[in-house]
Amino acid sequence: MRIHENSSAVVIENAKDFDIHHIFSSGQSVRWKKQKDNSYTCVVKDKIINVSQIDDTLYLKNTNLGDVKNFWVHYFGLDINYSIIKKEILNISPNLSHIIDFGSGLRILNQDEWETLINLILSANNSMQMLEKVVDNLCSRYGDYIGEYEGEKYYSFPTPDKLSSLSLDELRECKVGFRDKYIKSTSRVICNNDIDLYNLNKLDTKSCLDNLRELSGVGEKVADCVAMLSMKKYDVFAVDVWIKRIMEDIYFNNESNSVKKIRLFAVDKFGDLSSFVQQYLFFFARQNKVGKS
DNA sequence: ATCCAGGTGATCA
DNA sequence: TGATCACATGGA
Repeated sequence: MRIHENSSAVVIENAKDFDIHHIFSSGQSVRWKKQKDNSYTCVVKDKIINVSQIDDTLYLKNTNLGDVKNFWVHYFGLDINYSIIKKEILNISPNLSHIIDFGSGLRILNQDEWETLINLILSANNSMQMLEKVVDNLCSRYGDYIGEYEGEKYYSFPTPDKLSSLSLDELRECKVGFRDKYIKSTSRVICNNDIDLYNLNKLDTKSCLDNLRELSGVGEKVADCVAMLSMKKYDVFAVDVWIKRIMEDIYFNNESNSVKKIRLFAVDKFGDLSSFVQQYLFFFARQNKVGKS
């Protein structure tokens, strides 16, 4: 992997096991917006960034060499060797080869804890397209205006302070639905620092998950996803409707099993690779509508 | 019209 | 512990 800068972009060459179309349609984030030219634009923290890809070469626009090396490489998970991860997964379960090939360019991003937490609370019993709209509503109404890029206005994700100051009605107007009270309660707790969200990554996985589950609107699945997507806890295996279906299909001869049992089975089987396996499975299951007619 | 969407919390046995 | 239900909202 080689990084350099030209007149219009920072260029990352030889980015293996990396496909922006896989990554940004994998449900990890609903904030990356696909552009007419097949690039993607997003606000991360308070920066607007645009990414495009040709073969193994990435082009990062509206940034600079220093930020790429200090931040974006890590954000995109480019500091992890996925060819080793894939190999180890296949050693454990060779029958996953077509699943891994299908989502071969997937990576787990390193996203902000707070934004990830609220996104996942909002995802409960919700559709991805609704989630995207709700998050857009929150950002454009209650985030900070960051600037304009290619004719679009971009906003940051609202702070804990901001969200906790909103009334339930104001939240409902953003179409959060019955999750209004979850958002209100959780943002209060984070504001008060009753749970030190930005230091949970320092705890072991179990304590980390236990802390997250204290929060309103955070159950087993949401806690797993937050830990995996923003705290580098990869020995967790989040089971949602898609994962349940495809796991039963692959490992349980299509017999119905409890979410708890599937989760334990996977973590026991895949250990520190659990979250990577989960990403490949989810991507495959959803793209191919596994278990649906 | 009815069901479902990257579930959670409350209630009851 | 384990099963059942309500919960906003909008698309299919």
